[in-house]
Amino acid sequence: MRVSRTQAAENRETVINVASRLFRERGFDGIGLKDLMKGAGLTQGAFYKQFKSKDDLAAQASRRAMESAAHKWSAATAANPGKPLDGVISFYLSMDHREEKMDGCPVVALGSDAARQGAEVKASFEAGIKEYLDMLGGWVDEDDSGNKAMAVLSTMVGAVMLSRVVNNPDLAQAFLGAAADQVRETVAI
Amino acid sequence: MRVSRTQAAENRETVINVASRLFRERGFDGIGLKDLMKGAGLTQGAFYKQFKSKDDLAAQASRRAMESAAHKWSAATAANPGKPLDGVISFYLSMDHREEKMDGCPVVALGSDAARQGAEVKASFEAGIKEYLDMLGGWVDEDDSGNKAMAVLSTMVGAVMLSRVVNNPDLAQAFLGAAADQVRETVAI
DNA sequence: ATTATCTATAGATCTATAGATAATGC
DNA sequence: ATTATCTATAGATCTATAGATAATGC
Repeated sequence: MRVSRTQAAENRETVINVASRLFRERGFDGIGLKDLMKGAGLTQGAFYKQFKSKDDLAAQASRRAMESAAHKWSAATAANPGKPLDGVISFYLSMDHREEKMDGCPVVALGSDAARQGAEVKASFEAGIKEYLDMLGGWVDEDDSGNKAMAVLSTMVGAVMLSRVVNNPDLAQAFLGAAADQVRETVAI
Repeated sequence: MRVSRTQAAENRETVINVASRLFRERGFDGIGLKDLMKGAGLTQGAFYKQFKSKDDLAAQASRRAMESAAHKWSAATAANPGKPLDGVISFYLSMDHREEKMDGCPVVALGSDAARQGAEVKASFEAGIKEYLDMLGGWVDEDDSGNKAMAVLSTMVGAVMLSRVVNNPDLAQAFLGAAADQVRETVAI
């Protein structure tokens, strides 16, 4: 039953990866440890040798989710070297992103939940948000790039959030489109 | 034990009002029917004569929360007749709002949760969001007021959301301030 | 000898229902 | 007679722990 240290470390990573997706899809309270561990091919009993508590996993999974999201941003940039922001806009402010909670931006998928969590979870989000801001700040050609980056990120996060809480797909699309226009204007100024 | 019809109707309203606050504070999954009913001065057994299910209450409470939030916007406008948006900005994009989940904007407090709920909850949010947009559209002096209103609302929602998921109060304040500047620019154009 | 994982379970909590009670409304 | 609320409970689920097992690591 016991596995090697490297296998145990791999198992831990798998649990964190699975949790980073399932939490985004169902919320921190929307999935139990039993199903989380099953998603990683393990049983619930193995959980507490790897993590201190469910809150502990929430912090680890949030960090992992934000790292994965930031990585997606830089990948989108690399695909569009001249206009880095366009690559990000085209996937972030899309209907696909609206429908893909599990792999989408953690701030949108879990922001309301994260606001009720402890400092560790928030620290994970804060670290990821700073990565977002660093990238955005580099793409804004202006002196006030820090504030512009924050405004742009707010617009993007808010638009996807709003697109998800309305039923009407046309309204959802309108939020994404209006945000894209706004962001392009802000960055190009 | 039985109460009059008007008393029963009042009780129902109280439950909805209490739920609209407690859901915002703790999330739909973060509070049980027992505690919700206790907050209204009733016991859990009385719940199912008033509501079909917890999801049903979630839809009613979401509608009530959005109505209350829209009312707050128009009250803030009335206090600042010349510049309606300034009144809204000064409370919406404030640190007080960041810290007041229970009475704050439902989109920020419950948006991530609402995205996982059924069509009834989303319909409640959609109705409230349209009220927001109607007000904002009236304050934008431009032809493209519909799109501008959506961009402004996205920025405001996103900024408060982001301000809540970071630990650092200075960063939180910076998001709110950057959003306020952005919104003022967009509306004044 | 240590330990990662397993099965099993404690104890709390959750939604929803059942049946009793006592006041309303006809 | 009807019914809004109460107490009580069913049945499921949740987090966390206990003890057994079997493989690793010294």
